[in-house]
Amino acid sequence: MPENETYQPTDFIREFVKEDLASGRFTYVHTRFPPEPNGYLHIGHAKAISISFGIAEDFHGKTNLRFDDTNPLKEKMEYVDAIQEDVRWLGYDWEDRLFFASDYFEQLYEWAKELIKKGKAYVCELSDEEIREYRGTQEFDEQGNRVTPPGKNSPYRDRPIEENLDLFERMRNGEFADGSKTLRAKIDMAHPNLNMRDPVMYRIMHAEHYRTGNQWCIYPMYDWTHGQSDSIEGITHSICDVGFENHRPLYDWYIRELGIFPSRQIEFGRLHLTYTVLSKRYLRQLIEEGHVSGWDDPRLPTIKGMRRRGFTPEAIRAFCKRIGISKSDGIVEIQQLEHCLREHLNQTAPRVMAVLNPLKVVITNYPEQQEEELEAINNPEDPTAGTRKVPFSRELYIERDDFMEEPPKKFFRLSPGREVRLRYAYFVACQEMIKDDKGEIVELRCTYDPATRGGDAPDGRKVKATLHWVSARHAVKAEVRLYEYLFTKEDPFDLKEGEDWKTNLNPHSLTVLSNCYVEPDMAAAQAGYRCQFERLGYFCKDPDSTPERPVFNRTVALKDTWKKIQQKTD
RNA sequence: UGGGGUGUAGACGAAUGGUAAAGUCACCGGUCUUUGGAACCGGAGUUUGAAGGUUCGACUCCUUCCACCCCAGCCA
Repeated sequence: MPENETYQPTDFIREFVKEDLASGRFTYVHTRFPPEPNGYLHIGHAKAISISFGIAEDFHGKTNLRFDDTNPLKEKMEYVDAIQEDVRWLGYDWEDRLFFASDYFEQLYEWAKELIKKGKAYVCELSDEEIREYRGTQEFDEQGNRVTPPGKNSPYRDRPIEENLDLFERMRNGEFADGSKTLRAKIDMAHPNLNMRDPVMYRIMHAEHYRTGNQWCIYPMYDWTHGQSDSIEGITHSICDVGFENHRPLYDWYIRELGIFPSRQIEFGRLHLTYTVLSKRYLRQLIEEGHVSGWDDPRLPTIKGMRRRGFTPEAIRAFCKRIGISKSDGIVEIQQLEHCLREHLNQTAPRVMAVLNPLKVVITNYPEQQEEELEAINNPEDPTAGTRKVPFSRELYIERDDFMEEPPKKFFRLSPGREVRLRYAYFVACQEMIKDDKGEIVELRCTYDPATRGGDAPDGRKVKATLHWVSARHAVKAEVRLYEYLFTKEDPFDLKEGEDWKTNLNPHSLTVLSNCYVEPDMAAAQAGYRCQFERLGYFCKDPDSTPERPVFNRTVALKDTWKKIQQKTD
């Protein structure tokens, strides 16, 4: 990858891979990213993607994209497309290796028959409730605590092989109703790992699959699909989150019984981030209940949302790399993510001046009709970004926060009688404040020093502050959307008795400012354009923009030590 | 309860029996600055979940305990 992610991360998965190569267990490295197309990707997936693609890359191997689409009730082509777009946007390439578990249905069916013939699988007619009962997982002691006695065998467990074969074929042929029968692996009903107590391999579902249509009415379960799919593709290291750790014995069991290529499953701890939720279930709930506008709401940790917010793929990748990989289930502070974002945007985002809460300034000694263009640096971090011309005139807007009638000790900005610099323009001094009936300041009268054009005083005098500004006559009116954390608590599930997690939703997570002014060029910028509004933060043009009314999302604010000082003195 | 996991500063996370236990974020202080940004310099903080044991030497090996997380779908 071309960006400046220079240090080589080392982690236990890479150690395993190294060992496997050294021992000869594998002679190459091939990973996969296996999303189910039933929702959109979020930053947790980005971590998984970064691990699987990253490891393959480190070991000169390949990574497949495979859709794990074994549940026709939940999956859609729309998600397949969106997921591909997101993975690509993140900067990863699976080349021509796009696969679908649903393409393996026939092979899986054949393998199931093999298992039946080996006496390792049987058609069961227990209902779902009965299966649970027989598994022994529904028992409680006198105190109501869960206990887990050994399960007992299904009465259908010892059906003759021929009968199983016949029944299984008829299951496929659609002779039986949904839920009336299953195919189960014959393992051990007393196994301490519940996944090994005769897991269901196939269930009957007369449902249309988004890819196979009505070709099938039996669908394989995840466990009976995943390992074999890995094996078919020659995947060496099947990297997933710890949620699947207790499925590994079953993963291995199926592969061993079938005698097929032995992919190795390795698990890592899933990502948690402060001030947000990171699971499809909760994200969906926020959307369905209207707490956010959709999967691409810029407040969401979805890839779509983050993209709209103005995140760069580089920042997300740098973050994934920096947080490392382990199996502990910690929670990463969101500041870590913000840092990676600022770091990249600082290098790459062109600077622009924009005033979010305008306060009018009239330069009384500047001629009424005069205007001029001043040269501004596009990005002080990147000389190749060049310069631009910014229009200046008698009437300007500055940020309301940059003026205080009675400034506290550490406030360096404008106040009555004080001189400050207007960035790339002139020194100005405040002479007078105009207030309305309510005592609100509506305008400032200032004078400028023509000798300070460009921002330096020939006499060497200094000012303590530099303000951003915009020419009232030239500026373009814009809408700006400010975002704060979605939740008021680091852990949204930090709740009092009986409280719903959504009570921790931050009512101020979105603030819309509709009276903002930006440099004239911003009207023409494309949606998705990222820049820094000087002294404010990084912003990204939203697709809601029209030529008449550009809309900007605040991606992330600049670090603000003044705010910190204020908070401390409060 | 059974099974599977995890515990190293506020957060993430290195250290593979051998120097005062990396690094990043956050925090604190300073330098510099035409962004109170960036950059740069410096600082504080853990004694490695607890208790025992093995060893010249333990985050690392052993024992016991404690805490937390996950699973107990015909979801993935």
